[in-house]
Amino acid sequence: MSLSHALLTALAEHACSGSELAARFDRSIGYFWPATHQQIYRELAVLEKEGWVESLPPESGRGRKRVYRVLPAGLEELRRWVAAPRDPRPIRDEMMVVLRAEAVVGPTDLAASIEGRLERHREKLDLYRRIEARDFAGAMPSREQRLRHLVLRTGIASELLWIDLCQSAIALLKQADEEPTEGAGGGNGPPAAAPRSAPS
Amino acid sequence: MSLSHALLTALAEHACSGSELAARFDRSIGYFWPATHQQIYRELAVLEKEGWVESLPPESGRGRKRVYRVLPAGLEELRRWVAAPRDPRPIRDEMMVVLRAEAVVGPTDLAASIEGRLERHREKLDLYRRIEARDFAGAMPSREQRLRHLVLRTGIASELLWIDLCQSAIALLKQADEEPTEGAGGGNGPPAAAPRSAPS
DNA sequence: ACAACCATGTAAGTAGTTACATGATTTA
DNA sequence: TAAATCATGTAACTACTTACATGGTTGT
Repeated sequence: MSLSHALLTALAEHACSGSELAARFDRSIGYFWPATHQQIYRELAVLEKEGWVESLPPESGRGRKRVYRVLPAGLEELRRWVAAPRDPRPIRDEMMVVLRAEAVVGPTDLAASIEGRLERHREKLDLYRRIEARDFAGAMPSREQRLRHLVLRTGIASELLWIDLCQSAIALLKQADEEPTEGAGGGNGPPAAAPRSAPS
Repeated sequence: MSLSHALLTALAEHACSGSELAARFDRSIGYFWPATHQQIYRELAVLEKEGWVESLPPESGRGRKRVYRVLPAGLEELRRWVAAPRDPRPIRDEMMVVLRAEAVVGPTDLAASIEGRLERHREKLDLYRRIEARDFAGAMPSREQRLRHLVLRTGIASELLWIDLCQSAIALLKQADEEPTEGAGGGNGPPAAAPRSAPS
């Protein structure tokens, strides 16, 4: 499970409390593995039971910051997990399903809803680029810095990919709206080519 | 929820049974929204209760194919869903977490495990390209064909992106292994640059 | 008629989301 | 000292996964 190991990583970078972890996630690892504070508190309890972290408890049992620190066993587990073989997660994106659906029930005003999503991707791209300029502007000496930069660059590339998809989709949908029936020789367009053998 | 609408889409393309849906998912929509047969059967029951599909029941209650067909209300729902506004799903990929973790606890032999993943992405890319050659080789007259091609091309671009990440990561990790300590002026490398203000 | 397989389904568990609760600290 | 906020947590729910079960069909 990734959340637990994302937490171990963050705590290894430096020890902190649950709420601080949640805040750090919101502007760092959370870009690529989001987590709410509820998840984080639950998972911290599990990590502690596993003996991977310890908490320096405050005076009372509740309402006060409880700082967590990684134990040697936790670092060991993290090292094991890093080198373990793993398969890629399949893509699972609504956009892909929506486009297929629109191909069947369209035309609709899908283009408008994609515009919104496009804007969201542009904001994310902008954010990543500002982080890149801030943290990775100069020479990149350390191994750690280079690895973190690679993660960020992949995030940037991913946003560019989705921006490209959104733009292509919008163009395609609008074009189809404007010329609902058309073709070189007129008529109502070729009849969906030859009956293919169940295309993908 | 996407699965229900992916099923509606598939059934709108043409009516079929649960097991046939599962098979079609394995070589089509399932590339971008995977689903097991258990999920599919459960969801079909829900769709039927909603009045979005109907099933032509076989003679006995069990053990025989039960063909599902979309009802007008189902098509209506699908049309509504397509145009509804939606946010992009955040990226959530273990790879990103693993690279951050390796930056903290490394060096490990992460490169070896990434090689495996790289191979998986190459296979997927190859598959998509074969599908593209098979289904989208000639002119692309129909709106439906163009939308489906766009989905596939995005899948291809996505695999290329991950292949690039895997290769960059492997190169970076190996390079760091070979020259664990080095620099223009020697020593054990610059001490992680200046203490920045908590880089991303 | 028996084995192998196919189609449908149940059950239990994991991960993540959303809504709400409570005690402590800070601020007006 | 009351209100607002912070830190920690509980509860209920949804989506997905994994393992298993059962009745029907097909092939030998």
